[in-house]
Amino acid sequence: MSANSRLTIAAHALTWIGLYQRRGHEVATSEQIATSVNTNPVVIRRLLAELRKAGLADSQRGAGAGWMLVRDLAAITLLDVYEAIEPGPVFALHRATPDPECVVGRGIGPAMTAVYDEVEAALRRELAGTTLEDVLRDVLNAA
Amino acid sequence: MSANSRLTIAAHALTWIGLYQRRGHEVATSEQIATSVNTNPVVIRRLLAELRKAGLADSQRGAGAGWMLVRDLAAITLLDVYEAIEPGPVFALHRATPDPECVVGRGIGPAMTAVYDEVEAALRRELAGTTLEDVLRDVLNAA
DNA sequence: TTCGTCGTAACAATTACTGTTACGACCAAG
DNA sequence: CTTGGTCGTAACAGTAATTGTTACGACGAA
Repeated sequence: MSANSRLTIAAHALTWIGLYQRRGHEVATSEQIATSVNTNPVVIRRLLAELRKAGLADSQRGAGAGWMLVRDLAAITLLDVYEAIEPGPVFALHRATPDPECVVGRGIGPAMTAVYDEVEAALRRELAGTTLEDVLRDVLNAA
Repeated sequence: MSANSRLTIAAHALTWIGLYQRRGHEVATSEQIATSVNTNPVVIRRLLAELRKAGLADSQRGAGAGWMLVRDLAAITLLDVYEAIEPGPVFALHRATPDPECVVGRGIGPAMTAVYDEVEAALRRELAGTTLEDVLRDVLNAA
């Protein structure tokens, strides 16, 4: 499975903005966030643009502009972030339709879908149990 | 996330072999399995080779050869299959090390790792709860 | 008007998976 | 011991997603 760091980067960026705002700043620039994440500012802007669509972040333009949180860190769960940036499910069915002449070919799709639905539900329950406030607390404790 | 059909194909192939063997055949060829899955036989051989390494399947060579199960379908869980074919975790940390000068950069890795470990554990619990016997039962009921 | 920042297009590089061809290795059958 | 069917595996192209990078227009506060 292609390991995906998008959720990590998104959580990192939002947590960084949240901490920065608590220290009295209005907005955080993609440049600042990119320095902490160690990547290119465009990567941050692209990711935050998806989070803005989901109502988790917002941006100002012009001089002295940047990014801010729409909700408090305590009101954002990792499931919110996951749903904002992850397009598809973890597991997929066949690319090409299996042989409809075959019993297994006909029945395997529904059978696996039932399992995958439960897996996704379990994954979502776990992500829903952690807020970015929890993440920030762990971050500050680790430092 | 890049949706992955490998688990689907592997479960399909093993279930097909199991059903074929219950109907009195010794071995199943990659050609037969590929027809049911609707793909190329080499794809099946590659995948079954990984399952053989994990002790789930075995092959014979020569004329009249093919693939067979090592254990009964009831003794193989989807977690066994998942572990045999999935190389890495669902979520990854940063590709490049975050800024060690930054509090968030230092602490975000351990914080997210803790969450991801729980997510993986939940995913594994779900997969462990379904055997290929369960899958075959669903397949036959759907038909 | 200027300058800093976002918005976004465009492109290359990387990685993983899939599909396909090809050919050698192996072994039962005759 | 030859034949033919099957696996084992290398090699390559195509597809797709992610990431990193450059570039430039849009915007707005000063």
